[in-house]
Amino acid sequence: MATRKPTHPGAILREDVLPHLGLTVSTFARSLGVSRQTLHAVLSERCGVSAEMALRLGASLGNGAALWLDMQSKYDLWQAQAKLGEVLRTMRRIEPLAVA
Amino acid sequence: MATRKPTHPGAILREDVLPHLGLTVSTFARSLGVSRQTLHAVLSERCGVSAEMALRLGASLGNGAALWLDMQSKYDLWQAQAKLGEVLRTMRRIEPLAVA
DNA sequence: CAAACATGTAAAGACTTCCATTACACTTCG
DNA sequence: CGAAGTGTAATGGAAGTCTTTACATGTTTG
Repeated sequence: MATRKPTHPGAILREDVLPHLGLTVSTFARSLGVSRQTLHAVLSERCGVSAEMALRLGASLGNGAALWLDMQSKYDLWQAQAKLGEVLRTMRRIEPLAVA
Repeated sequence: MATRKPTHPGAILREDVLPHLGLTVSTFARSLGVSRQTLHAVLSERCGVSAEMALRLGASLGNGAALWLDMQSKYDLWQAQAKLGEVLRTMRRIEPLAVA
């Protein structure tokens, strides 16, 4: 609820993964089977990690696709919450049907 | 890995949530603040649950947005895996740098 | 130096997804 | 009958993911 802004998956790739693996953007893009620009868009946080991209990352890095897509989901939720803002706070909770 | 096709979030809403709460599609749509057709698209599994929609569902049903978005993510991953298919199986794993 | 390679960016176009609005046909219920 | 709900379709807008082509810059190396 009061969590801070989640990290974009691209930041992890850019700051941790690529340096530690000694990979260039170009070679990594080739390895993933996407264009250099597409990967760059993720690294620069201009695009999110799609389901397909998550699968490619998981297959290439060997740590599972869900990890990357879940990071993206948390990021998206945070962004959407900031956008909806008051709308959400105004929404009324639907009452469960009285059981008895 | 060998899991079966995940359930679309719309199916849960359609088959469990709406009946148990005694809600009509129209009133639920009003409660969520979206059009009747937009909700219907989710219920009929023609649209996925977006981050915004997940927030609306969570706020309205009181069970958290992540639940719905995670369901959608699993569904999307499964679909994407079916689509990429051979591409993924052909991808080579990137070797971690030798530490020593 | 010159060639090769990597980078950051931009623009254009294809394609898809999510959403609203309008509209029509059908059913159900008071 | 009239009101309300449902399923469906069409149209249009906004946004996101991706490819290609392209240009300027920087770095490495033969």
